[in-house]
Amino acid sequence: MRLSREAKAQHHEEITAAASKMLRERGIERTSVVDLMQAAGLTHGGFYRHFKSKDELVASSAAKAFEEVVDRFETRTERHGPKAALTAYVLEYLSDTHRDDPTIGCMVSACGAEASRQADVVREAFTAGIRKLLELAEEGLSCAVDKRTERAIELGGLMLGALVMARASIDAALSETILSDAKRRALEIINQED
Amino acid sequence: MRLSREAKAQHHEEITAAASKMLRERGIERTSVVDLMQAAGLTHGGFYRHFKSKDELVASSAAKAFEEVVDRFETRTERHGPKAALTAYVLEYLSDTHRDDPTIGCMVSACGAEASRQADVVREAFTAGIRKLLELAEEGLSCAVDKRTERAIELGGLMLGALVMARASIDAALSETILSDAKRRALEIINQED
DNA sequence: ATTATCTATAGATCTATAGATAATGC
DNA sequence: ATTATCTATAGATCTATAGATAATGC
Repeated sequence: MRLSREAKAQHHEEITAAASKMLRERGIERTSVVDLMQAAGLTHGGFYRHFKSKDELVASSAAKAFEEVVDRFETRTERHGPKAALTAYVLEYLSDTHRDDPTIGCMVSACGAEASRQADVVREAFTAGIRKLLELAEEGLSCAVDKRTERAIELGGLMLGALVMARASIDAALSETILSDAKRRALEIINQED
Repeated sequence: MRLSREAKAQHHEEITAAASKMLRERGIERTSVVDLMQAAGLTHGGFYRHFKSKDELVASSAAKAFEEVVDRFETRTERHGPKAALTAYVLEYLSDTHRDDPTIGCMVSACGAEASRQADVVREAFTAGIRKLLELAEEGLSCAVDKRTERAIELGGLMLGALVMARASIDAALSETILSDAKRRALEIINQED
């Protein structure tokens, strides 16, 4: 049943891709190795030839989840410039679609609190992802350079917090108010010049 | 081994109190009935005379966790007024202490993303808690009445998002920057008059 | 008689490993 | 010979229930 290196590499990628989705959908604790491997079309026994432990998987597929989001952001930056890319990211981030389907969205909003209780290797992946996204946000802001870090934290914090509240709220009207008010304010922050 | 109604009521409260701490420390999925009952000084078999299921426990102890926070807030409002109470809440919320010890802190920052994946009864408890805290924040704001809802969402979102990022970040400098920048901006929001 | 708690356990998970199988790659 | 995957399972959980025990409260 041995497969070629190529086939193994492809399986490795499929496992990571499935994990990056499943983690955002179910959270870290509710993602099991058995379910994950089944989603990738494999049996669970083979998992440990690909990853040393579940922690290692979570770390590397969290990194992949961040990478996907960052890639979309950077592609838009190249095409439309940093400000348009940031604006598009905000609109997408605080949309009903992102609230209702986290699978291709922000890893921090889906697993941020869980991540802070995980092994260091997982927290390192989240730290790198957060830092990178804050940097991308900085580039799209209209304010003075020396205020960018602070402003990016304000924007990122608002977006993340609003999305977490909107997802936790079972009341549709409250959830909608949170998203739309946060969206209006987030767009103001991007355009704020002082 | 039967105890009096009083004794049962006290045990009920002790279980809920232990759960409200343990949930914020470990998260929902990693809080087990066995560990919880042990923390309350009881064996796990008796749990189901107090709660129909783990979901019921999570809902009612989440409600208790919110209540504790709300009580502290309201006590300060009575003593020092709504603005001073909100200012104190922000400073406490974005402190190193709250970041490093979630056990008596904000339930949403500890379990918000998990809550959105839980049973409706749990989401209802979170929704009520979020709504109540947003209302309390509104009362402490300096802005015009018709802007309060929007402003409270901005403030609450920023606080929550910044705390989640600060907790996930293993890099102490980044974590500190996030907290202090968010704190500065949050205080500005409270005092903003337009 | 009722019931709050206890001990014990059912049944369903979960992560991780062992050993068999069969194809790759030296 | 090595190794990617498979089947099977160890050992440790977890939620929930069953039945025993003993004190309450009618």
